[in-house]
Amino acid sequence: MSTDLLNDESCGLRERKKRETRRALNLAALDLVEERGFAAVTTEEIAARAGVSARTFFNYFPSKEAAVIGTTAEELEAYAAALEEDVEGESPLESLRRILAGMLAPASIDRELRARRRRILLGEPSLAPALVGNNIRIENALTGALERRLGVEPGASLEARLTVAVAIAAVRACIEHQQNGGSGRLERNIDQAFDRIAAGLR
Amino acid sequence: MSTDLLNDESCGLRERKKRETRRALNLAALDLVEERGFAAVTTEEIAARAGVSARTFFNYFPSKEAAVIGTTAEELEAYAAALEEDVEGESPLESLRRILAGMLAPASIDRELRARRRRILLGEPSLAPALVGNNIRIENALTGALERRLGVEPGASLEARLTVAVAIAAVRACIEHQQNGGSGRLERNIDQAFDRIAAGLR
DNA sequence: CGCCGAAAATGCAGTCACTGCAAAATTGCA
DNA sequence: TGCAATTTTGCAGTGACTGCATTTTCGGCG
Repeated sequence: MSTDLLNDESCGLRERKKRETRRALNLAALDLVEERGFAAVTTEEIAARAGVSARTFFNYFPSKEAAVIGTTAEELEAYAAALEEDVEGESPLESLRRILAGMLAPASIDRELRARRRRILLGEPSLAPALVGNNIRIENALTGALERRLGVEPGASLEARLTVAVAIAAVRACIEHQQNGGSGRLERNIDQAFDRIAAGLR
Repeated sequence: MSTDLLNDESCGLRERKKRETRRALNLAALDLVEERGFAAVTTEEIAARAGVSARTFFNYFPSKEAAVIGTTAEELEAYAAALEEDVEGESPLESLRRILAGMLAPASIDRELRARRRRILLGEPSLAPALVGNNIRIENALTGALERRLGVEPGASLEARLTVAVAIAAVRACIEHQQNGGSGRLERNIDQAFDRIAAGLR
């Protein structure tokens, strides 16, 4: 084994190709949904555009919705790791604000992809149930991370799960507010929402 | 149509029968899911047990999940009305605590049915996405009601939606905590959760 | 390089959720 | 009782999703 440093993480060509296929399927799904809308796209078409067979599609994603949403386990782990890290002078809620806002904001590298994703996903009301369903995965990952950060046993106290759930709900509420033509810019509203939560709701 | 009494409830035989059918389908779905589990039940079986054709099933519910969950528009309206009512010395969050806890607690009349529902729905992890999807409906109904209570234009301020979303998230977190074998009784945890939210999270 | 075991891709057949459409049954009302 | 509206139902079709057997591809090893 003289080859280790070739790639970032996945040395094997096999792993890299799987990642590429997964990404290709996700991008194909986004393309097609953008063109025709979620309902008018079939999994066969997504597979075809990604260059794989119809059957292979379901080796990568358990449903059409999942392919469009495309959240990977790696992303979840990354966010969890970010939350687990105890930043100086930052409360759990503040960390969550930073991390969740970062999930929405088009970031350095994937700038245009993130913005595209956000636009397409939020523009499809029929995807809303699947999106909140996907939030369960995020919530579980972040809850585990926060429990580790707080040094409590998994499921021992309500605190970690409550904080994460409320934070995610706050972001969701802001997005919903936005979609209903609500006032204010998204980032600003998220800041306000977290401020209110920190101050205590009535 | 000069209907005045008809649009109420339980007036026309037609309306009453529709309600019975809806209820029969919901109960049949609960029965079968309890017996065999959600995945092993078909919509045809539900329809058969309820005494209607397979096609008619989809005149009442848009999906198998919806039939099992069975939340009716009337229930939503009732909860919304309860929230809209301004109770002396009760903040919006306190009203939400009372109403949402009431949704879970086996109440006077439907005592055993409510408990059954809760047991079956929460015992089926595969229904979790559908359940949180259903929460969107509840959130929208309650948000509208709270906006009316506060006297603001729909969607004008973030406050109403944020409060409702956070309250629902709190209850969900407690349920999730419960299912993961967390400590404490559900009612008590919900009380604690709302207390924390009122005091401000960190 | 060529072979082998493992993993992944594919093809095929089947089940079932869900839909549109048109005919048939049922109900409310004059 | 008869008419019009509403509801039920049957039928045929689409497409998501699954299990299984087969084939292809990949990675390692002599």
